[in-house]
Amino acid sequence: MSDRKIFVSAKDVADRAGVSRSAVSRTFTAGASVSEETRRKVTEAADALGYHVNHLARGLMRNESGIVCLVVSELDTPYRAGLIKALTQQLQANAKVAMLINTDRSDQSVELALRQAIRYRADASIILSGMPDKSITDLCLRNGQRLVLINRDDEQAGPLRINLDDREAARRAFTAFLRAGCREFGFANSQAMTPSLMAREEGFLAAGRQHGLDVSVERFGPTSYHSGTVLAQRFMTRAKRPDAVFCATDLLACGFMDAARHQFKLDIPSELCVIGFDDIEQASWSSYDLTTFAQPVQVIAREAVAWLSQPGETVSSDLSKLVPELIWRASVRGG
Amino acid sequence: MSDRKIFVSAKDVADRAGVSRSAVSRTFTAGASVSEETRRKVTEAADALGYHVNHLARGLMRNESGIVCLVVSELDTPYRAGLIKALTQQLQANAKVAMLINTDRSDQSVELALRQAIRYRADASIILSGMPDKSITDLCLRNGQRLVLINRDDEQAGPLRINLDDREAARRAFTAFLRAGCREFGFANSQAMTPSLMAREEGFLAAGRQHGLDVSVERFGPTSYHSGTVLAQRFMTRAKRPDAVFCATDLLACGFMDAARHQFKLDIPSELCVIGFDDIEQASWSSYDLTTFAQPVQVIAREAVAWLSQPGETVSSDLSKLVPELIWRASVRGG
DNA sequence: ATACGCTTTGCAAGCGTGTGCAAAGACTTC
DNA sequence: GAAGTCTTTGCACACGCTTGCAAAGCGTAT
Repeated sequence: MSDRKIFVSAKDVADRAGVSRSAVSRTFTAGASVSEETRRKVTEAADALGYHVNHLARGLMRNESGIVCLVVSELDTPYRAGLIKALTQQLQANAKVAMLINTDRSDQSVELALRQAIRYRADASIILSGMPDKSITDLCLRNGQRLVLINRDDEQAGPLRINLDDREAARRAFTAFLRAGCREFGFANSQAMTPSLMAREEGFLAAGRQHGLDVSVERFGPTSYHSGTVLAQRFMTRAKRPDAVFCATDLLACGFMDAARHQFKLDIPSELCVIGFDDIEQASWSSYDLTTFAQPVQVIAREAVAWLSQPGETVSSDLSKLVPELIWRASVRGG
Repeated sequence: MSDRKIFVSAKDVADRAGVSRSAVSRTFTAGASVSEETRRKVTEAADALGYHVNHLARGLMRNESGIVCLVVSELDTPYRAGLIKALTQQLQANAKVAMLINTDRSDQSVELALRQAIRYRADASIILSGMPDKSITDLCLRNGQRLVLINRDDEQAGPLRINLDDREAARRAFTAFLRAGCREFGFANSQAMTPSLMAREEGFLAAGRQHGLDVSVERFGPTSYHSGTVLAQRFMTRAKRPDAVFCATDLLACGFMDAARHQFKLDIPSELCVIGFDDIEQASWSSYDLTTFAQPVQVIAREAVAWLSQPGETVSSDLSKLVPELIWRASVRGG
C-alpha cells in the first residue's frame, strides 16, 4: 500500500501509446475527434494499464459531476426502498450515479444533506423526505443544482415537483367503501403531517361530507406498522366501531389489520374493510391481501431522471397530478 | 441559469475577506495553522457568499474522495434496506458519503459497479451482493481502494470479510426444533446458492446427521416471498410432511408460513414449526411472529466503517464469525 | 541590539482532466 | 501544382483545491 500515487493517469496511458495526453482524453470523451488508429492504440494501452477516467477531475472541468443526491429518511421502509431502487436504476441507465444521504425527520438534517450535495457539486438532488427551508433550496438552485421534490407538495418555483392526486384517490376509496355497503368510516393517519398524508385525510373527509356521512379520524405516531396497531386499538375501542377504514399508508394498514384480527378477532372484509396506500410488496402477501393504491414508482423515477438529465427546462405540468391506480384485493368486500 | 461559473470559489472568499486563497483553504482543513482573526474573517465571508468547499477538487489533491461505494442488488428487500440504512448512517457519522450502485445478480454487473467506484476514486467499496471476479477486486486494491465483503465468504486476501457463523446458527435451529418435539425436518432454500445460504443448509444437514435424523431439502427460485410459497407447496405435498422447517431467510419464511396456513390450513406452531434468518421487521409482525436469527446489522455496519476509516491494517479476525442471536417468538413451540 | 523559536501567511507548484486554438496532414477540385 | 476543405493532433491554459517552502511577524532570553 506504500505511498499514494497509485492511480494511473491519462499521461501514463499517453506515454505508453505514444500519443499526446489530449488524444487519450479525447478517446474517452463522447463526440471528440480522434482517428480510428489512435483510438485503438489508446484503448489498448488503457486496458493494459487498467486506466479509468478520473471523474473527480472530469467533474471539475466540466462543471458537471454526474452525481445525483438522494435525500431520504427511513429508507428501510418498503415504499422508500422501492423508490430508491427505481431511482438508482434509472440514474445508472442515464449515466449518472446516486449519492445516498440519510436524514432523520428534522428539516435541519435535510439542510445538512443538501450542503453535502453542494460540496460534491451534485448535478441534482432528489428529496424524498422532509421539507428543506427555502433559503437552502435557493442556495442549491443558485449553485446550478437541479431539485426534484417527490410528494412534498411545495409551492416553490424552480424545482420539479412530482405529486400524486391524493384527494382523488381518497374520493375513490370512499366510493369503494360505499359500494361494499359500509356505514361507519374512519381515517387512520400518522402524526407525520406531511402534505401528501394530509391531502389523503382531507380528501377522504371531503368525500364523506359530499355524501353527508361522518368520518372519524385518528392520528398517532410515525408512519409505521406499530402506529397502525395503536390506531386499530383506538378505533376498535370507540363507542361506534368503524366498518371501513382508509389507512394513510400500507404500513399503517398492515399494523391495523393485524391488531384488528388478532387482538379484536374481527374478520376482514366481512366485518371490517380496509384500504391502504402505496402498494408495498407486503400488501400483496396473503396474510394481508390489501386493497390499495399503487404509486407509479417506475413512472416517477423515469420522469424525475429524464427531467434532470436533459437541459430542457419545461416541466410537463401534469406530473404534479399523477393518479395512483386502485389495486383491488380482498380487504374490501365485492372487488 | 445563464452560463455556468455559478459556484463561488475559495478565491472569491479570499478576495472578500482580504486574505490569500491559502488562508481560506486552511480555514476549512482540520489541523491547519490559522489565526483566530483570519479564521473569523474567512468564515464570515464564506457564509455571506454561500461558499462550500469543492470536494471534487479536494479529493483530487488529497487522493481521498470521502466516497464509499455500496454495491448491492435487490435493495428493496427488507434486510438489504436495513443494512444500507445502517451503513449510510455510520458513514455519515464518520465524515464519509455513500455512493449507491444497484446491480442485478450477475457478477458482470458487480464488475461494472466497481469500475464506477474506481472512476469516482472511491476510498472503499462495500459489497453486499454478488461475487466480483478476482481480477477486478485486484484492480480495486491496486488502486488503493479498500474492499469490504459482507456475507460473501470469499477466500481472497486484502479485503475485510464480515461473515456470520451460519453453521452454528443452523445447529442451534435444529436443537430448538428438537426441544419442541419435532420429528420431520426440512430446509427451505432459494436457488441463489450464495455462500451464506449454503452454509446454513449444510449446517442444518450436519446437525441432522449428528443426531441420526433425516433432513429433506428443497430449493427454488430467488430469495423471495413468492419462492417461500412455492417451497411450502413442495414440502406439504410430500408423502412425509415435515413438522419443522428452517427457512434460509425470513422472506422465504413469510411466504412459507402464509402458504402453509392459508393454502394447507396448517396451524403454526402446533402442527408446524418454522424458523427464519435475518430478523427483518416483518418477522415481528403479529401475522408471523417468527422465531429467527437476528443479524447484528449495527455491529456489521460499525465494524465495516471503522475498518475503512482508520489507516490501521489489522483485521480483528473474529469479525468473520459473528454469531447471530436467536430471537424467540411464537413460530416454534415452547419458546 | 542580536539571536532564537514559534506561529502565521503568501507564493507557487501540482492533482488529472477538458477544450480552444493553431498547426499539420490528407484529400479533393480546379 | 496550387488552392481549398476537412480531419486529426499537440500545446497550453483553466478548473478549485492542498501543501511545502520560505518569508514575515512577534515575543523572549541572552
